[in-house]
Amino acid sequence: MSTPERRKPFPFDQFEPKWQRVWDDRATFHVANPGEPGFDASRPKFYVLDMFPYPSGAGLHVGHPEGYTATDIIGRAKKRQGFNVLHPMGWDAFGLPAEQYAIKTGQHPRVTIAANVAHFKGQLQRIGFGYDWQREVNTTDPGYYRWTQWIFLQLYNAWCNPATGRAEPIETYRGDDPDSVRLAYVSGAPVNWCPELGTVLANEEVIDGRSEVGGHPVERRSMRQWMLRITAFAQRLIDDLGTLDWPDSIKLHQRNWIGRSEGAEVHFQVADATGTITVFTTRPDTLYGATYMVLAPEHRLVDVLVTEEQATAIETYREKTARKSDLDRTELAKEKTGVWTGAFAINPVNGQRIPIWIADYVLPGYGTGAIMAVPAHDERDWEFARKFGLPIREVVSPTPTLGLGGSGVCEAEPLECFVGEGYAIHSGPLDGLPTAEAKAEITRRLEADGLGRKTIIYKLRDWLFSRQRYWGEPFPILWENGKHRALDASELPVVPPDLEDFKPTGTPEPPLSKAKDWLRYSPSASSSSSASPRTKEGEAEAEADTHSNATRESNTMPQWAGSCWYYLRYIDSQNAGRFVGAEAEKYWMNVDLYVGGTEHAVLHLLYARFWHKALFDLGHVSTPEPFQRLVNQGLILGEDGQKMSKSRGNVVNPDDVILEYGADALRCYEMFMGPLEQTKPWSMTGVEGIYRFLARVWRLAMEENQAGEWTVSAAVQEIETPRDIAKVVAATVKKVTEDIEALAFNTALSQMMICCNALTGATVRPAAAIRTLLGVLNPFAPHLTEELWERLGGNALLAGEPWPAYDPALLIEDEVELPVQVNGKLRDKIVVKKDAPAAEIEAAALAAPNVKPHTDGKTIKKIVVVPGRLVNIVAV
RNA sequence: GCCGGCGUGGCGGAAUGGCAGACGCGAUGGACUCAAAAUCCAUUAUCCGCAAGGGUGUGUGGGUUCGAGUCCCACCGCCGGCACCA
Repeated sequence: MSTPERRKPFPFDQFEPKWQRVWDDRATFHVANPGEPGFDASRPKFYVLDMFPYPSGAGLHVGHPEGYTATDIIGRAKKRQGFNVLHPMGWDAFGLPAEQYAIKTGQHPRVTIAANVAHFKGQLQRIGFGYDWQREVNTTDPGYYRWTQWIFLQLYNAWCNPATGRAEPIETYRGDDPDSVRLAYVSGAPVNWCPELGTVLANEEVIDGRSEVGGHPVERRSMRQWMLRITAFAQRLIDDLGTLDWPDSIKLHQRNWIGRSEGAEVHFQVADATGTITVFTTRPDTLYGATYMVLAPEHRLVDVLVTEEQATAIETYREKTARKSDLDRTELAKEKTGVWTGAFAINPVNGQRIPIWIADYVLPGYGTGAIMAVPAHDERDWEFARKFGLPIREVVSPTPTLGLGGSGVCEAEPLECFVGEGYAIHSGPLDGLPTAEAKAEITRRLEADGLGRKTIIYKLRDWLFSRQRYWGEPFPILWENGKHRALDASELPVVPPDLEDFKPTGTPEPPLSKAKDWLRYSPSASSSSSASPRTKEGEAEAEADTHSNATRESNTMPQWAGSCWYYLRYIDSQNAGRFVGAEAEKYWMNVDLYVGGTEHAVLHLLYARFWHKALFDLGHVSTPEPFQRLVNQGLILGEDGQKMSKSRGNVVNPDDVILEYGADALRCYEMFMGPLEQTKPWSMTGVEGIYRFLARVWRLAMEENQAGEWTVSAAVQEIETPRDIAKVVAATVKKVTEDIEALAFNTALSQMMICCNALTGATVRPAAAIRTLLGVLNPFAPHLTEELWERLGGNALLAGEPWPAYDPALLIEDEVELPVQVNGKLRDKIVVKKDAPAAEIEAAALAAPNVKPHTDGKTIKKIVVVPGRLVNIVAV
């Protein structure tokens, strides 16, 4: 049995779809570009951007509408405040999750994505978001990824000139191996291979040795892969964070990820042989304390150095290391392991012979893959030295006096490891110098003697940019005789073959390699729509002959490729001749406000900055950074305070909320829960609270007649607003306007509740006051306010009406109530004229009935009068 | 271990160094109703008190200040991130 339909306190189910249709039909939120009809150059621009969703099969969850409602409120308010507002939406639809969903459902990703996009779009439209749908983008449209491929070509055909620190066309490179400097290049270095996902992954996609998607183990493996030279931009990516209005936590995260370290390279001569080992250290001042060296097991010199006696032990250890996953290798609190190579090096500053070890606590990918070990002043080296009985030599003293006069002779071994800064001891010419000076001095000396130099290194690695999956952008690259070359821009887009079996092969061989016909490149067939002008029939044939052995790159781009530049495509989404029109780009960039989750801190948000900088250097965009202001919405937890998940059964589906309470209630509740950036739990009774508020607003203006029809209430009259109501309304306009600017939507709503409560209490309700309240409530509850606006006689859409103004004079009281404290404790309140002199206020305060008992028999030492705030009497 | 962030009623939360607990939820009482739902009104930090009023109170302990939830120091707890980065 189904329960009878419960009567709705206001007919949101009727008017919400109605207004959504009106906004759609009239393209209310479409905004024109410069040069287009309807463009108003007199208005300032505002570009407000959401992180576009991944159209997964699960549909929207309540986390999406949180950020989306915030930007929608800003966008709607700014539009009414006289801005040209760009507020677009689109679909990030390439990549692993889409492909996995397709595999699960047994349908082609193209089909599932189309269905999911339609589903998502319907859901977003039912929430009433004011997007400019004419600018909708989908990263899997050929008309979109054509330009993703084009940008890849720009990177391929560019290098970062060390002289200028800028990306430049590869033509300006004067060396003899351009392939060694391109921003997009091929590398055979070890990569993160995830057997379960059947693809390699970027460092940013690997967390604790497992894949970010799915949490599968990741191993290291040498494979030929495409890389993007993001490291060339490391310093600028750090420096320019200073110009951005981003949360400190995200800036810090990016800074730590890039991981700049200042120090020195030091060259150690190998004893009894030729060759040097270069180490990186941030503490060159401890060089005299280096008592052994450690190479990463993978270090290429290990084979050269190892002595016959140690060869077996070394080989065994190296094999063991190779078998370890990243997970095992970085495991917590693990005991140090290592093996001596049998070889020695010479400490360049004191000539000491120090043994060379290998150990897996030295990582091949950081610094030079080799360290000088200073056990007295480094925790790891300390631990290692203790375990293997290696000498420990103290060369830094925490206090300046302790070590003074210390000779170069090694003293007794210290009792504990000291990693802090102090004063050099047992360090020859450095003795007595504070750490900072000792660093500078030893570096100067090393440089003078050609034994080393000052160096800055970064943790950031180049971006592993290829994947062995089907559902991604193909590379605009051909292979010929073992060499790669770029396709011409005129041959884009490179459309992937329509594979029946698009599953990963489970081997490093990408699925696209199964498409034999597609792989074989023939220029005439490649460029369907936009064949280059010079390609005539005969020439095409000739070329086909020339390149008969050319094959296409069969890897695809990672899911981050499309999202690296989508904010640019929105600006000019239909442009068939350029990735974004220059004039439009100049007008709309930068993004004024970008709202999204923190999960992309060192993924999308770093990658997009990198691409943008490259495009900026090459003259394709006009600003060095894409996103001026970034705000992270907080996570919404389930009603039980736990993260929402299917297994916990605490997932809230926005569709259900809309069905029962309406879109306006969903929007307002998500904003009323608490500060936007905070993590907060869902509460269904909280939704009901907001729903009741919206019903009260409805009943301010409407009443139900005998027939059960809603008509404008008789209490609503076109009269002049009484002063007390006018005051509340003015205060509400002020607070809501300011709170929207500050993204403090929860307090804006509470002020509107206060305003509504004040109007509910009035027997006669001035129509003008209600209209003003509707005006400021509109961005939050657009359907309800639009409906009431019309019922109260509005002809045009409220969405296009100017933002309400208020008379500041109304907010200035003639008389003010001041709390009176005695020794900081509240005792009474007095009412005084707004601009009463201090003496008068003091007298009134002292005379207040509840003040007297607390001052009697005491000496008044001081009276603090804070005008308009309070009075504090200090009595002892 | 390191780096962030946060600790306020039964709950979500509010508070430019100036009346702690706005607003909402929940709860209690009342009105309306045959009754219920819905709605409206009132109360709602805590202790003493019939009341007026008073004591206590923003994780703990100190400090600065006429005045501290807010600023400073130390500690405790929770959440998030990073983690052998030389």
